[in-house]
Amino acid sequence: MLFHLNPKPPFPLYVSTAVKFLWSSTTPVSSSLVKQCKSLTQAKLVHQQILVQSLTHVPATFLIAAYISHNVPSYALSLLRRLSPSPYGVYWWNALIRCAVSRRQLVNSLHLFLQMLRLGWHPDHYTFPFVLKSCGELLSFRCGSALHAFICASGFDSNVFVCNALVSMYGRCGALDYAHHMFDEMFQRGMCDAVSWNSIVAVYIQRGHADAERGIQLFGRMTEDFRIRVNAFSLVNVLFACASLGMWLRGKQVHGYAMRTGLFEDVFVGNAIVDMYAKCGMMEEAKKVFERMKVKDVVSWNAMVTAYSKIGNFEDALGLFEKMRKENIELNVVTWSAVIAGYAQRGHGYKALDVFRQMQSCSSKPNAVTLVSLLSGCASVGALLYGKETHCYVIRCVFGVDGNDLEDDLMVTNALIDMYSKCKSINVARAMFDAIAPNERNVVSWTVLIGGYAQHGEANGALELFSQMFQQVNYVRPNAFTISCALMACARLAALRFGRQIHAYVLRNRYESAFLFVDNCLVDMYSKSGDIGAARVVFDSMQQRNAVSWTSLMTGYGMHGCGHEALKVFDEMKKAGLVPDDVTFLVVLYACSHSGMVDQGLEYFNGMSKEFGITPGPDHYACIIDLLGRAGRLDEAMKLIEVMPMKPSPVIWVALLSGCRIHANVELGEYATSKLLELGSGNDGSYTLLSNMYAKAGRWKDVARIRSLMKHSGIKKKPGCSWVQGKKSTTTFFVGDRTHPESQKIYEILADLIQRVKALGYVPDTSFALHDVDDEEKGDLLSEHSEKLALAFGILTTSPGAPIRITKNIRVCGDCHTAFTYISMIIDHEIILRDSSRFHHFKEGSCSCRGYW
DNA sequence: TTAGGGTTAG
Repeated sequence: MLFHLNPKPPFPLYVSTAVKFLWSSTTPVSSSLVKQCKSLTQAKLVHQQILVQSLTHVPATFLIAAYISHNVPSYALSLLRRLSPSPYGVYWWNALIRCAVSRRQLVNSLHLFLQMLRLGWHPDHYTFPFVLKSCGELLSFRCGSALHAFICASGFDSNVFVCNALVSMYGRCGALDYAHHMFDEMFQRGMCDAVSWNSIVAVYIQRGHADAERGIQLFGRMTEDFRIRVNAFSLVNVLFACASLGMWLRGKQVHGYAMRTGLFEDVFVGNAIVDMYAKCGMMEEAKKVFERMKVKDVVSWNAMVTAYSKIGNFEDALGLFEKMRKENIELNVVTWSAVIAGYAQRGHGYKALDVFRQMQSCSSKPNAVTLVSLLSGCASVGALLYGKETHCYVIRCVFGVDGNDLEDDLMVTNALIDMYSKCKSINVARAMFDAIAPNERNVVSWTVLIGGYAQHGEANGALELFSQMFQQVNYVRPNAFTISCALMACARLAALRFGRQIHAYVLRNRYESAFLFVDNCLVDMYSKSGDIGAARVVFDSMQQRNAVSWTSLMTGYGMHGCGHEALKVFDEMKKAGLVPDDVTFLVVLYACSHSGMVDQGLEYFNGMSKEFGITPGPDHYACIIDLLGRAGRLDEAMKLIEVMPMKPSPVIWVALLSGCRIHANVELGEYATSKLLELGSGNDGSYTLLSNMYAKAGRWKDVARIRSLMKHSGIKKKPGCSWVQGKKSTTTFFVGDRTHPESQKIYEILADLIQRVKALGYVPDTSFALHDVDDEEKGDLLSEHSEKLALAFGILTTSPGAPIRITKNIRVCGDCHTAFTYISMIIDHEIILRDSSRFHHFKEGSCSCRGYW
């Protein structure tokens, strides 16, 4: 009476489907009948009969087998729990545990093991390797070593299968010493077989870097000193290590060994050799091996396709892809994903989408990798609509499916967050981030959102989130990507203090593996936060530099008006053997423009295509127009616009208008404005420039006309705001701001300063007060501009002699610039002001910009 | 046991 405890079947009766499998309730259920179960339904029907007829052992185990093969282990378990312990039945417990491990239900597999013990079953030498595998995968040294003790107590420590599994478990948990000790013990007891050697070699190899090299050495001892017969597994293992370490010479030796021993014929070995050469960048060798392989499978083809795609040889990757299609070679999800990723990584998001559609029409089922690649394609071209479509697909087909890998789910979610933030839907991205359980967010979830905020003008949000990262109960350590994103946000805000803290964190926590990226971001952060000296120190201490490092430093010098320094860096860069690219030249031209080095700028502009083969783009032209405009060479600027090979974009006309403002060239300025309006790019910035230009020319009626035009067409001037760095925090001021608790003091200091500099010859330039378009905004008096308030607050709170650091979101007002120059004569601080265009260092009555701003 | 994926800088 095995089933009397469970009089009810665990599921409803299947009457309609019983037609083919019907027998009368009097027919005894035999083993052969159970074996005939072809479907889950049939198995359930038999189960019902068993319940009715109270059966014995034999058919029950067949049913268990049927349930396991039909992927419903819970039914199998309910049967198994009711069997009495027997050596024969252990097989089914093992099958259930193995099933859980293969479905990556690792904790569940441990529970099964415990249940088995509790019910009085005795595990055998097949049980332990499965359970040990779970401990290893769970990285649970505690469970693994407890199990080790149990194994010793039950005498299984002399079984080679179990001991090999112990070696792997310890290795997987990172306990290298334990793994090696275990292996040594086996070695001394003469227990080692080829699998033991493979296991210990694999332990070293999987740890990577120097340990992997030791693994390769061990492999050498295994083959040469101990003459252990190597199998395909060993070779694949060691080839993987050679590939990831770039040890192609050793890989070549293994290749030779495989040829001599005939193991090359094994398709796994052949694939691993192809992969090894491909990863070591030896595509010709890889191709030769690939062509020589008698038996190729889809993995062989994919190894080549993905290798070509990865090194950017997309032509050959696509060529092979087409060949696969022509020769009717199975295209699996990896093939499709590789092609989709190839397009996505080259910014061809739409082509990636096209391949995705082809994949669907071939009834190939995409997996997490495919979707992640596809989403990165959508992100790269800002295709929000397609991104949303992919999101729908994800909801329909991926999430909530039983047995789905949670890690994969998270990766897809992260890719979705990234897609939404790159497509400027930062709020959706945020909502998705918030919807992930806090203990499930990984470093990428945090990084993509921080990066999203940093890149879309919400740098404060980025830094807030970065700070939150450290306050979580489930602390996730930021990686080099996260650090770079946070530094980017600091650079945007000129948040020097925060940036310095991050720098200190980087030094304390040794981010060696990604030095270059982080260092470049540090150089950028320091130069954009006004500490060009610190930027130089970081730059000088760098172990390696690339074009970005040099350009970041040059940008810094350019922004600070140190044009000669910038050009010196440019020369050093060339001497160091780095080839300038289009961005480098943009920075050179910018530096010349902001230091009034017109002729040098023109020389570089004219030489860039001749000497370096870089065709000037719209941005280079805009820079040169800006340079000529600042210098008052407006006719030349106009002539250049007329002959430039592309249609002038709005930035070109803004650059020209800006020059017209400085030199009060009303006629040309009006022309530039009309062009801007034609292009539909008339915005608050260009109207303000126009109004300032009229003011400079003394044409007050036109100023009033523009103000009225702006008012009636609903164009509002972007509100100016300035923030000043304090010892502990940053304080922000808007025009006429009186919200600060020390507001009264701030205004008093300001009034006093103005009074004193007036005595030195400062005359307020009222033309700048006319920026204001809203008559209601009475507060926009010259003396209440945000930068002036920030300065007064800085004087109030900064220790004597220390510089005052102010940042403004738009260009500094001309009157403020004059006032600051005078104020710097009477205060004991250097004023470092960053506006949207450049840095101004005010000291002892002069500004570093020398009028070029 | 072999092939594929996500987040960063000028």
